Amino acid sequence: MPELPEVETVRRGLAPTFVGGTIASAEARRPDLRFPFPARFVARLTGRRVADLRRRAKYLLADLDSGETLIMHLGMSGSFRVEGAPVGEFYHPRGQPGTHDHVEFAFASGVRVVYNDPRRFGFMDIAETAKLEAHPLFAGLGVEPLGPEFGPGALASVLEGVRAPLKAALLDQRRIAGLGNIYVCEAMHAARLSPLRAAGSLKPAETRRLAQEIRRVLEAAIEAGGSTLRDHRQTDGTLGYFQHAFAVYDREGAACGHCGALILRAVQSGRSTFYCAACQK
DNA sequence: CCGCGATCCTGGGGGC
DNA sequence: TGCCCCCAGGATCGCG
Repeated sequence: MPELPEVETVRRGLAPTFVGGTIASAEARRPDLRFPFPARFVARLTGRRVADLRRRAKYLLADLDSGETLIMHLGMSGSFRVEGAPVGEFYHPRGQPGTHDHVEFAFASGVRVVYNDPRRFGFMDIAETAKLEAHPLFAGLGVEPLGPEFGPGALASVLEGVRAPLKAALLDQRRIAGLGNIYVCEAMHAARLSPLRAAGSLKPAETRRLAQEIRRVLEAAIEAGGSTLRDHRQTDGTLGYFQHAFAVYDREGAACGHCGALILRAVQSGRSTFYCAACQK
């Protein structure tokens, strides 16, 4: 579920609690999510002050004052919610843990942050902050599409010579990191490029268009609080609303807003691709 | 290098 | 109501 815009939305929602906050206690209610929690997970978090909350691709990174970083990935169905934000002297009462509330952080401020993940494709890890870039999760990650280094040149270089379909290349986190099924479909439609095209066949003008539309679509989605299909919530529980702005995703059979032809659904690498065959060339 | 299918999970929706 | 099958925003792995 969460692609870059959803993760960024979550980061912004958590930042006021995390940044500068101290984790008074932490609880993992099961031994694993997708992977086992790292050794001494709770002990390494307890009492730590959070210096910064960053995002890299679809990962959230909480830098701790211990020199370590808490790495969090939401998988397909992970979400965070913030509870008990202090209002004057009154803190919201602590409720019973809900179904799939797997992790909880209690901050010294009295605010609690709960991680919920029905499918448990998400995971958490802790690693040395200074060595994060060498961590196996990050070593092979591609360019950050909202970063300063991303543009037509960077896009051209990661697509050059690639015979795989454009759709597959854009989903490959080793080339561009952070795009998922929704925003790849939306960006290709906005750039009028067929998902079936060989990735390496784009002409310079097409690469420029695609780079521009990737950035534009992601920024618009962040502005809208992400897309809520089922699970995604902002940390205060409100829904994202970028799904109302989808041009093609999950709109099979509807009319293309650009040319009026019917939007098609195809399957590529086992995943749905939504596109307009009439105007995406 | 490449595409594909299976895999890790739970839950929602549609068809019957 | 209920059951069964298919599908889902991610990501990795092994296969041919």
